[in-house]
Amino acid sequence: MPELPEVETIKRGLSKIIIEQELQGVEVLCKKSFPCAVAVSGVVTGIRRFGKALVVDLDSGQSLLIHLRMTGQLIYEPRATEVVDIKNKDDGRSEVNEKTEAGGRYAGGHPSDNFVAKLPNKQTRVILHFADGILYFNDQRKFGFIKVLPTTEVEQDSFVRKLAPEPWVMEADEFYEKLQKHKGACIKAVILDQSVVCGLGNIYADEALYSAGIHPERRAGSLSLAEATDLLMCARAVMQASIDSGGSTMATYVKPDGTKGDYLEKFAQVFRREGEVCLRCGGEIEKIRVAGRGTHICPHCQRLTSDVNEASASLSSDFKGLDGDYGKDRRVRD
DNA sequence: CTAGGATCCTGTCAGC
DNA sequence: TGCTGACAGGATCCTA
Repeated sequence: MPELPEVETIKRGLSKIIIEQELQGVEVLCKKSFPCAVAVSGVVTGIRRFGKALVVDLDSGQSLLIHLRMTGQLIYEPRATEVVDIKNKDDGRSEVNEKTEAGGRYAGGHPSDNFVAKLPNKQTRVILHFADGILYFNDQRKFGFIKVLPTTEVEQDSFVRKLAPEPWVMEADEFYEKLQKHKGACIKAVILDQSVVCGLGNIYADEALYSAGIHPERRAGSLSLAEATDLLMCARAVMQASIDSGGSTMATYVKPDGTKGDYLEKFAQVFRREGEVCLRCGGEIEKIRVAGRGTHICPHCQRLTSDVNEASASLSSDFKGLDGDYGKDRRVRD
């Protein structure tokens, strides 16, 4: 869910749809989800991403800072009239359908039936009315929010300010040094800290640690520079693979045959695979609790000792083959 | 200062 | 079937 790859996917999808559209009004159904009592309007000039948060900039000088947290979703529905009109084009193709997915809707975030359900519904917290369509902010647990800020103050926001560089931008030396600052904490807790490295959530933390062959309960300070470097590269690889596959958007949630799918099944090696077979060694994936979070490991490939065993070494080289551009400084953020 | 637990909120699922 | 408790992919606040 709303981890960095999903948010990046939403950014790319929504950019094609709402940039240059006018935001005409906002309906707030849950005040907690939209705590700023100010009028907001204007034409969308751009969408930026800061870690897992999205910023929608308006030509009025206002910006919407959107964080989906655990269960947030953004679902865009074009106005019905527009779909009908455009479908009457000569070639019979819908311009909206070219820009969006599955019948004109574009949805991303926490995968659920809301992607295809009638909207608004009881999980709809905020409705953003655009000139050509409606953007629904749905959020089951109300942890997410949309804040209104002056565009000039976005980077001063307390959340944005604390964010560390993303794995693509961070140098291995810097990452290693940051681990030393939290040397007594579990490595998993440390890489989930957005002020250490930005963008990893529970899924990609588990996947990156597995692909690097590092046990999540290892103390951060016990990792060698080589291990820290490998972990950083694995984090890049699993997140890039997810971005390339579209994260948790409606396209991945609703399969071509119409059945619903879990986007995790496309790439997860350990996450939510407890009891299943490790794709690397054939052992059994286990679920444990680390830093208060459900954590998935292969106890054979991820040892608590700092020995670099053959299993972990060959494991990460497999992932290098998967992506193959570790060395590039691929920035997701513009 | 650090590390880890509690917490916000709603829904789902397993177990009884 | 209905109840209860555990748990859920984030981030922050509080406590030791």
